[in-house]
Amino acid sequence: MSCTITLQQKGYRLTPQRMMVLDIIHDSKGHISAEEIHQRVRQRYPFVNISTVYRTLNLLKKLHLISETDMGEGYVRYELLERGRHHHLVCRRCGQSFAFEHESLKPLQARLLKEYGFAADLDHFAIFGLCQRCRPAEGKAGAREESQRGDD
Amino acid sequence: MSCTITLQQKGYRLTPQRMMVLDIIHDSKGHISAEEIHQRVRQRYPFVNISTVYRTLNLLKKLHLISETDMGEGYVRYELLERGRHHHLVCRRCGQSFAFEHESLKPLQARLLKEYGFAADLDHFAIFGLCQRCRPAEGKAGAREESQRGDD
DNA sequence: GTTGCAGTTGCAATGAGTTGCACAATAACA
DNA sequence: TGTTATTGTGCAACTCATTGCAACTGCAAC
Ligand SMILES: [Mn+2]
Ligand SMILES: [Mn+2]
Ligand SMILES: [Zn+2]
Ligand SMILES: [Zn+2]
Repeated sequence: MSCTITLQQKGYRLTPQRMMVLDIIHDSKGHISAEEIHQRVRQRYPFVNISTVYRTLNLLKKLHLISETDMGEGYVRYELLERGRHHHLVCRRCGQSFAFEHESLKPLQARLLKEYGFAADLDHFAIFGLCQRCRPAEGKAGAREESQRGDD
Repeated sequence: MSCTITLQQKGYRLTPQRMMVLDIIHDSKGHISAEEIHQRVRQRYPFVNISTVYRTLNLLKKLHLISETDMGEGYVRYELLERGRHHHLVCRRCGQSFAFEHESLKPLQARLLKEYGFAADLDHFAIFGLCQRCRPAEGKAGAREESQRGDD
């Protein structure tokens, strides 16, 4: 896989721990949490520490091989970037998540570059808001009554 | 101030703790951290707990009276929303932050609404990337050598 | 080979933020 | 006013993630 090559080319060691983390991210279909990665790594080799998993994830993130995204669950999720650029819309009411193409962010990216000379890292966004179904409901409700999830 | 009225109108109590937190956010000029708020609250009344500060901030956030933003410092910062909508570009290399007008995000907001029926909460974004000055530097460097901040 | 050294790991401690729970404060109602 | 229901707070325990440090690894120079 291309990640391992990139890692070595940049002068980082391809340790067993890093290989295991990479394998598991590759095998996982969608977004995966650090805890899930750690558990699967430990099935193969039980002595790998969670801090090593986090350090590996931070390294892969720095190299833009994976994305780190807060989907509003209280912990972050990771995903391979080589699997096509896309982003997500997360409904703050029902919690559902909808993917959308990177295409929709390209005009913004171009504008930030042109107006401010800023090259934005638009790897994998999670944009919060109200989905089509929840939008009418929220407008009506007096915000206090009938709150779906146990907030505040 | 309008925040206190909103709070009461929505049926929330205007407790001394909440008033102190609101006061401090109003008095602070830019973005402020929970820890800073807590310290200033304690100068007035030393028995307020940090969890009450966090709970108040989460409430104000839910009501869209303040924004909560990760500016890449390892903790989040809060800012009054009534002080004009804007966002920030944060350079991942030099750490500098540049404000930009909400105007630049409006086309995206419109597009998400039109294409996906999704009403995005674009309260106060921090978009990471490379600023004008750092952009040339990053392209050249082999990523490993001469890394400014003590990463990985 | 063995010495030197940068890179990496495990472990324990720490930091930021949240949560369960008992109690306090306030509102609602008689 | 007294009684009860609701909301909010303090505290301690907890979760997710990061960090300092000592020990270990792989590699190159001597
Ligand atoms: Mn995704
Ligand atoms: Mn701001
Ligand atoms: Zn929804
Ligand atoms: Zn910069």
